[in-house]
Amino acid sequence: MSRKNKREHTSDQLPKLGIQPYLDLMEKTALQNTDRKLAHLGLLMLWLGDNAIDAIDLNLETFGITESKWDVLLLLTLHEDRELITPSSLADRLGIRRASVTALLDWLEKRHWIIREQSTLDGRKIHVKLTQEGRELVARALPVFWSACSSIMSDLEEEERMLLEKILMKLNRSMEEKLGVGR
Amino acid sequence: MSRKNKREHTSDQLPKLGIQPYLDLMEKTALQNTDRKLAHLGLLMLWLGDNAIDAIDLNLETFGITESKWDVLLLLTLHEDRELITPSSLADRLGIRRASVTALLDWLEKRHWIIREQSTLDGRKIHVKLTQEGRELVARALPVFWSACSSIMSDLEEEERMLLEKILMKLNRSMEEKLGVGR
DNA sequence: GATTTTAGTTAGATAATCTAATTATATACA
DNA sequence: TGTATATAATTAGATTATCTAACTAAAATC
Repeated sequence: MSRKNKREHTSDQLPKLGIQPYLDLMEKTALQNTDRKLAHLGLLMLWLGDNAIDAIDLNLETFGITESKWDVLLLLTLHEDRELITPSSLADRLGIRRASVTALLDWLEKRHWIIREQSTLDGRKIHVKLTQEGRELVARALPVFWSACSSIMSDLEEEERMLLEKILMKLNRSMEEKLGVGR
Repeated sequence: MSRKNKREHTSDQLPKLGIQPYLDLMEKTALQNTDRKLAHLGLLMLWLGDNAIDAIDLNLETFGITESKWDVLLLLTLHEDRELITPSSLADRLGIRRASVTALLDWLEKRHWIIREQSTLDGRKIHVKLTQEGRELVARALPVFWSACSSIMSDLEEEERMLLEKILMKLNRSMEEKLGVGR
């Protein structure tokens, strides 16, 4: 009767450990000058980020698009009528190579959500634009996207939200500086 | 002299918009019942999560491994000597298919960081274990991993840390429930 | 006008995932 | 005891998202 682990002969599921074993491991293996509290927070942030991305992906799936494609569509939407959008500028902003953008655009163009137009001023450049169909897709996806964003964060008390907002904005700023990226 | 946008003829970089245009777009396109404040937080969390993952990946690169492989190695480390680890149980815990685990394990085995041993009790099952070399790799990577985790979160005041810890743990719990996953 | 730079694409590779089919073993049932 | 079913792992073949290196065309430099 002293058996705690019923699973032993019935299934090989790994038990959920929770965070404690991670913290124990950290205690044993982190450098002396690593701040444990901060590392703990960073680990949580990593997990949470993973989960947040999964949750959003799940919602975008409904529209047959992935996060990468959504990023492109969002950039096109936000910069539409403001500046000329080229594959290079997308690559730059997305932090990926031009060749990778070519692949994304091929995919989006095949589905008639974007078009490429050669620049008349500079024959090397391509203007990337949303089509009407593309605009409609974005219009359908946006409400779902926002609601998915908000559902990640539900369950927070009013006070927690205010604090979190301040902290997240600060973190985001410092992280962008470190990585040299930005939105 | 009234030109504000010097870029116009010199480069096609997309300007960094910051968060405001996103919030404006949200105002126009979110459903009525979507809580704007929460969606704003969710968006920040998404960005931050992306950046956090990039930062960690950058550090793991030094060791020639990616996040997926690191996840496997960490699970093997934490469950070593506690329970039998099979490809199935890894798939289950990682939230991916058994076939995907086979591919990850093939890669790790080729580099002699893990071995596969057939179970004597149940011929269908495989025990996955770290090799000595694998354990050494993990031992080298762990200090870097923790310090990367902590560096994501540096710049926070003492008070902010305490608040954030509480909030992140709560969010993580509720998110895991929603997605039905866990560590 | 020749050289260099820039923009975009192509070709070919790797990584991480998937589904469906296959193989071997174990379990259930009749 | 056999046959049918279920489970574990792998294989085969595909897709997506990346990359680097090489290439083409156009523009800029000198």
